[in-house]
This record gives sequence, C-alpha cells and structure tokens, in this order.
Amino acid sequence: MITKIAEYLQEHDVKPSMQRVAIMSYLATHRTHPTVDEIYMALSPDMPTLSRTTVYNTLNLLVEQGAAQLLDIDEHNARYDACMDPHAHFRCKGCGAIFDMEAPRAARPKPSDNFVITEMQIYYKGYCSKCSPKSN
Amino acid sequence: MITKIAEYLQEHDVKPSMQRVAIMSYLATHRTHPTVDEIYMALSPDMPTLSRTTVYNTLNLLVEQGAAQLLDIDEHNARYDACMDPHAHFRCKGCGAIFDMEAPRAARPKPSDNFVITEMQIYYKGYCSKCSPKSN
DNA sequence: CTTTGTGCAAATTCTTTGCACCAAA
DNA sequence: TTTGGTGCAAAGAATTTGCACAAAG
Repeated sequence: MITKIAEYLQEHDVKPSMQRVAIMSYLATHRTHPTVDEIYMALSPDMPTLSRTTVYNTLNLLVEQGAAQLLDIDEHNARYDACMDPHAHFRCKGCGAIFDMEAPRAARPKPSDNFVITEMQIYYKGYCSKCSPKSN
Repeated sequence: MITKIAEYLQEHDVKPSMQRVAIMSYLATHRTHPTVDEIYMALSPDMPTLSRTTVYNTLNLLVEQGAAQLLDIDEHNARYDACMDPHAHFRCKGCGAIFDMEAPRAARPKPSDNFVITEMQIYYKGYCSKCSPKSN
C-alpha cells in the first residue's frame, strides 16, 4: 500500500498540497472505489473550506498523471481507485458496492488490428453474497 | 444478425411499436455502438415526431429485457450494442470510435466469493490505426 | 373504458468553467 | 511578480420525471 503520500505524488509530478495529499490519502486508505461526493463528504468535516471543484480537479489530475485510475463501472458516478495493479472489478446490482477481484489470467490484449492498447478494464456485474437473490 | 425486428422484440417481451422497431432496427444495423443522440439524429428525419425521451425509454427497456446492452466504456455518453454475444470493446482515445474485439479466451468469471455474476464487460482503450501516435 | 406508449417541457444530477483570491517560488 | 492551487457561483451536458394526449385492446 502507498504509505508516503507526498512522495508518491511527487513521483507522479503532482505537487503535494494539503488537499491533494488528503484526497490521495483517502483513496489509498479506503479501498471502496469512492465517488467524488463520498470523498468530499468524508474530508470536508476536517477541511471545512474544501470545495468539490478541488476534489474534481485533483482526481482528474491524479488520473492524468497515472497516480490513480478512473473506473467506468458505474454509469451514474465516476469512481476512483488508487490501486494501479491489474485487477478486475465486480459491481453488485443490489447494493451498488464495488469489489476488487482477481483479473483472470490470459486476459491480455490481443491487437486484432494494429491498435495501440494503453489500458484495459474488466468489469463483472451481478449480486454480492448479501444481495444474492438466491436468499429468497 | 437480427432480421425480424418485431419478432425479436416480442421474444424479449417488448411490444413492437413503430418507434421501438425503428430504434432496435437501427441498433441491429449500425454496429457503431451509437449514443442516444446519434440514434435520435439518425431517425428523426424520417420520424419527425420522435422524441429523445422515447429513445431513452426504449433503450432502457431494451437493456432491461436483455435485448441490447449498455456499454460503460464512454464516460460521457451511454452507448448501446445490439450484439449480445460475448466480445470485448476497444475505444480509441483519439477519435472516440468504438470497435468490437474478440474476447480473450479464459476470461470467464471466477467467483472469488459466492457472488452471482450476471454479466461481464472487457474494455480496452488506446489508439486506433488512424490515430496511432506512432505515425508522428 | 382501461392500459400503455409517446412527446414536450421542466427538473435533476454530475461535471466543468470563469474568475477572483491566496500562497509559494 | 509570476505562477499555480483553491473555492465559489454559474454554466453545461446527459438523463429522468411529470403530465397530458393519443393509440391500442
């Protein structure tokens, strides 16, 4: 896990301001693939002047610099993940929670044309153990 | 390919109205993974009274009924695909076009917990042959 | 008649922009 | 003094909702 947040940011050419460290730190600590609003709501009690704009700015910057990734698994909200290692995501259609999953091996790109592939995402959807319909 | 649109809709418990057939037909014919607006713009010349609401309603219905799928590959617009066979998608970060790709074999779900998996999506992003940065 | 689909306009929601202020180099 | 980060309010864009009318059974 990322422990030295300021250093980590600098490695990605992101100047470590108070807000940026707080946001990156939240992402690294809470592995819940939070939305912008979840981050904002979690941090604003301790940083009363924090604005949503800054959260948006910072997350966009982190993604651009390769310090975090944006998940497209949720149609309604952007979700962010500090973990850059290859792994898949599962989204429960019941409670909306997103879980990390192992990426199936052999799921590497196969350029059927001369495409340059820079990233890959694997998403599963269904029901988690709590929401599983078979409990009816 | 789906040829008998009205029948296909009925198999999925969707009553085949004029609008629904036109939309489903467009989806089945144009394998470009269109957005709501692309569909609306394409059809409205021949159906001047068609409204965006109906396009939204119909596409939501088709997805609910399993007659089409919603792609999460584009953060800014919902994109739809009439093809329900397992395949992956590639999105060009240059021109925004979305291409079908073979799904890598062995990319089947592996329920690390007792999760019920109902769908899977595999997305690649990068640059297509036209937009490839190596042409610099 | 009753139910269902359609379409317009208004409302919601998420995200970005413009601009002023502040802090750091 | 120049640059870059922050925050507020406003703008933008995609989608949904409310409601009235039309069509179908």
